[in-house]
Amino acid sequence: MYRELSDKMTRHRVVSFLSHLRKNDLTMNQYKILSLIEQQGPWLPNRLAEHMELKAATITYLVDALEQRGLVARTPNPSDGRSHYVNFTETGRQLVLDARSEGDYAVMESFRQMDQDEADHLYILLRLLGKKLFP
Amino acid sequence: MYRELSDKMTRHRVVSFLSHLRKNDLTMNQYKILSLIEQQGPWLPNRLAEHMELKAATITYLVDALEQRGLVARTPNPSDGRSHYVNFTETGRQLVLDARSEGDYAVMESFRQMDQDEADHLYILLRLLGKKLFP
DNA sequence: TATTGTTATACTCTATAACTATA
DNA sequence: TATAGTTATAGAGTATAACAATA
Repeated sequence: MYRELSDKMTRHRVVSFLSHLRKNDLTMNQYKILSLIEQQGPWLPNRLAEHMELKAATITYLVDALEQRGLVARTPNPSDGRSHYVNFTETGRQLVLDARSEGDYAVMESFRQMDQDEADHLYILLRLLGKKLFP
Repeated sequence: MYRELSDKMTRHRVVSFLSHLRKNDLTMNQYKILSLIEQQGPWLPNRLAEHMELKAATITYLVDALEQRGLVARTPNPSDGRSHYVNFTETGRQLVLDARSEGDYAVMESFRQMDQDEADHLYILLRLLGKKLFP
């Protein structure tokens, strides 16, 4: 049943996801903002900063970049005039859905930079995890 | 037998490895150079650039930083006067061995930035991997 | 003439500090 | 007075291009 999950398939998903990001000129954190909106709706910049462990000024920088390209929009926060919600546009929504369908960036991040030594350590860890998950 | 591998233990290794890097003021790629030397002996800058997928100028920058702190040294390449080998000093060797004993940076890289959605994807992937590794 | 590595320079992403507007 | 977000500025890490030395 799970035979089809070959290394080749995994690699293909990773590569096509990366090329999708590159093609659309999105950085990891830009993609992450779109992805968080897709998961949980509009976000306040401060919540994004907290969740992504970045400073508010950095969120401004990232949202500015996304906004200039028409991928997100800022809309007023009715209950606090100092802040605003960050939501994606239809274009932004389509882009993140396309990217997600092409791969998974957690997997990519995990495997992208592995060398042999790291892979060995991960293999050991997977064996240990496997024993826990499938005793 | 594997009961001891609790989340707590894993987290402890990761945290202590990170604080080791911070304490010694080493970036990931500086550590990686030391680690590669520990695995395979002295390296030529061009081979490092290839292997780490960085440009030669960036390797110069990284090696300069390590050299100024006495963690690596450049020694002539007898068979090509244009290049040199990058090897660690005894201090550098001790540092990478200490770091390795405190954690594993592949594991750290994999888990450090995960949010819930990413964790879900990884869980699914681990289930699939588990079926392959422990059928 | 081609290649290795360095230097000079610029760009991206992040942070800190000072500021504006609102609470 | 405190908080949310922006602006200005700086620093770390990367890349590109021009260069020197050697092959």
